[in-house]
Formats: sequence, C-alpha cells, structure tokens
Amino acid sequence: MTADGRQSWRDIRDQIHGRIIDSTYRPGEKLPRDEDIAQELKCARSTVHRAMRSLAEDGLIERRRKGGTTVNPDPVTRTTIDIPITRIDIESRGYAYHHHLIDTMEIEAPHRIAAKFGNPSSGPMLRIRALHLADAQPYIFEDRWISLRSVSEISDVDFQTVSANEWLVRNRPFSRCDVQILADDIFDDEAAYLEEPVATALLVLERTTWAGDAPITHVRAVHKRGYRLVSNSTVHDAT
Amino acid sequence: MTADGRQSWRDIRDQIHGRIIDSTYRPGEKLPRDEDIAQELKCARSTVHRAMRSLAEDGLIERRRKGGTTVNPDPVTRTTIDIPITRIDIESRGYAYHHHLIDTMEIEAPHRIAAKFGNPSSGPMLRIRALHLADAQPYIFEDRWISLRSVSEISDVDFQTVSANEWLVRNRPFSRCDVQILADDIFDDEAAYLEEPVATALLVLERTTWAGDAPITHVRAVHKRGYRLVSNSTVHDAT
DNA sequence: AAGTGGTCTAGACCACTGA
DNA sequence: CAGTGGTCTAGACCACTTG
Repeated sequence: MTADGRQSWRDIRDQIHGRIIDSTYRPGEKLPRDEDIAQELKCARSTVHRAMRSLAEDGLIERRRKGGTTVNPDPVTRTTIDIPITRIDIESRGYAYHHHLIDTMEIEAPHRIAAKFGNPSSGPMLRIRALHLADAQPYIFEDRWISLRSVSEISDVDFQTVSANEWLVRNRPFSRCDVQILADDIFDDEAAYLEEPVATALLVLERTTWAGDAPITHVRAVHKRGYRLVSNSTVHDAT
Repeated sequence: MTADGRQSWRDIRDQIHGRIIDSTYRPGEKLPRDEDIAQELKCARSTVHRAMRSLAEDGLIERRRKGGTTVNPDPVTRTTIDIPITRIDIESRGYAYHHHLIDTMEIEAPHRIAAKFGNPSSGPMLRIRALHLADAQPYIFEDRWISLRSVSEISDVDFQTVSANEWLVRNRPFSRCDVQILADDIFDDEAAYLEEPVATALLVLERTTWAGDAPITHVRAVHKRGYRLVSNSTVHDAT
C-alpha cells in the first residue's frame, strides 16, 4: 500500500498469491482476466500485469495470450545462481589468484562436444585446458571448447594473461546458456591437476553458450572438493 | 521495433547492452539518467526503465535511486534452476514414484541446523528422514527439519500418504529460500539408503526456507549417482 | 475473428539515498 | 534536500492464440 492509499503491485501479487495458497484458485485452474481482477481489487490493469509477471517469473502461474492465466499445477522452487568469473570468485574469498594454462589445440570437436551444441557439424574448435589456483592451490580445472568459426578473434588472445573464462565473459555476450550441475567421477588427468584421488566425485559445472544459433563455447569446470554453489538469497518481503 | 515504428523495450535493452559490450559504457561507470537515454533513443522513460530492469535482472547493471545506474564491473553468468517436487521429477522422467518414510522425531534442533536459520533458538523441530524411489530404486534421500513453532499444522499430516516435500511446497509459501549445491561425502546411513559405497561423493542440495523471519524448514537432499541439475534454458532472442 | 495478455506513452507522484 | 530510479494510472493499440 502506497502513502496515498493506492495498492502497490506487491500488494496485488500477495493477494493473488494468497488465493493460490488457500485454493481459491486451484492448481491447473484459470484465473479471471487481468481486467476483472483489476476492477475487483481497485487498481489499474497494468498493476495487475506487474503482479502477474512476478508470479509467472516465480513459476507459480502460466500466462498465454487469449488462453488466459492458469495456476501451475506443479509448483517448483525456483532459484537463481550467479556463476562469477573464476578470478573474481577466488579473489572475493580472499585468496590470491593464479591461472595456469595447461595446453591448447585446434581440432574438430569430437561428437560428444558437438552434441552439446545440438549440432553435429560445429566446425573446428579451440580446446583449452587450464587450472585456476587459489593461494597456489588447485581450485578449478577447466576443459573448454571454443568455436573458431563464431569467435575468430580468439586466435589473437593471449591466454597466459587472461583466462579464456574471463575473456569470453567480458567480450562475448551470449543469447543462450545451458548449465548443468552434477557430481561426477573425475578422470585421470583432472584428478591429477586437482590433486585429488582418481575415484573422487567432485562438483562439476558444464556450461554451453550460443549467440543466436551459433555455438560459442562449451566448458566443463571441475571444482575443488568442498566447493559450494550458493543461490542468490531471494527475499520476497512477505507482509 | 513494433509495427508502427516505435521502439520496443527489447530494442532499447539491446542497444544499451551493445554499449556495455563495446565499452561505450565501461565496467563500474555510470550510465546517463533514464530520462536522457529515453530522449536520445526517442522512447518513453518507462520503456527505458523496462529495458534497464531486464539488464539488472541479468546482473549486468546495478541501479540505485539517486545513485543512478552503473555497469557491474564483474559480470556473472546468471542462471535459474527449478527444483521440482520430487514426485513430479521422478514421474516426469517416466518412472514409477514411491515414497518411503524412514523415521520421524520431535526434538530440539542441534546447533548445526539452527545455525542454518541464522537463529540459535529456533525451537522444537520435527525431523523427518525419507527415501524417494524411482521404479523401486533409491533416488533421493532426504533429511528434513521442520519448525514446529512456525508450521504447527504439520502434526496432522500423514507422511505415509504425502511426502513432507510435497506437502510443504504446496501448502507453505516461503518468503526466503537459500539453496546450496555441493558434492559431498555421504554419511553411513545415507550411503546405506542410496545403496552407494560410503566414500562416494554425491550431488547434495541443501535448502533452507523462511516465512518472514520465522524458520520453516531445512532439508538436505542427497541425490542418486548420475543426477544432473539442469538450468532453465534462458533464451535472450538476440537480433 | 475475437479474446486475452503484452507493450508503449505521458504524466504525476513516491521513496530511497547520496551529497 | 535534491536527484534519480520506482510505481501507478488511463488509454490506446499490438500480437499471439485459441475457438
């Protein structure tokens, strides 16, 4: 509620949310039109729209033109995670950052990598393997494939100075990004670089990015034992 | 661009984004006021606002009243993940779902659990341990603590019929949720329930939720080997 | 073809916060 | 206390989609 007695979109959201919780609007069911809700709750339609968008972003409802608004029958816990540039991650924890380039090569991507892009003919790629160190201790091992066709400037970058991770994040906007998180058995070489026993399962992030339909990069980042991904604390200031 | 030649907020967003990429607006630097950008790009201030909100949601810029808009000096890859109700997760993969309640008890939370809520005196809690099965195979082991003070109705729920997971998601809206993702060594009992060797590290999700300041639940969910968390594919339809 | 959500505009006022 | 972003309103029109 604002100072002059008008309803804020948060109020409207909370009221609609309340009706979903108390089953006034049941899972799978259709809500009234925005305009009708606006009239009932005495606010502008755009305010209802703002509230609805918030609920839709949280995955509680689904909206379709002409189809109307329906309550998601299977609510989810939606959380957002920030994956920082590795150097920043390490420095923000108070460690000294070092970056060790292991090797690079230009080859055709093997099928399992091309498949990540959903495109069997993804062309020649630059493969970069590198180790990120925190206070001289291994922290993240990364095995990266970069499309030479989509990112041709990459040949001019000196990866001794800047990590591929940082260069790409800063210079290559992507329009699509897939992230997968898993605990994986690590391979021989990964184990060696991270100084862990071979059989150990560690936290792995696999990330694939595209610009439009063009593949940019796929990276497998194997994290040091004990690493935790932490969600952005989403506070929905409940009244 | 809309049919009648007006700029859509996506156009505006892409133009501003472009200026961040090409260093017209540099990391850490201040952008012009919304109103000035609106004049320059010939659109309404609210359209600029809409574009700015999108960029802020993606973590590219930071906005403050009076302080203005600044380019985030350390961009991140922001991704959202949906954690479904476990029954839905299993069924949507085509397996038969079963739920096995292991045990429940009402006790004061130990310090390590109370600490998750940031509150040493979180009161008496209900601890529930349960196993979720997919086609009769162990899938997720969950060790859950529920605040009896905040969720008093919980005593009336029959956890043979509905899992605590599902009941809470459907009936207890939360205003804050912390999620942590890690690959953890599993404990003796967890290993036994999941039929994995004791030393194995598996994917673990720890979730803590509050309603306002009141703790609701903390759960540690240990996932079957091979489990992958997959991000919502964010498509930023690039032009 | 018609209905519903999505967006844009213009203007007013609020609320936070940095100087 | 003044400046900037945040929100609300009313109205018009667009665009998607379903019947």
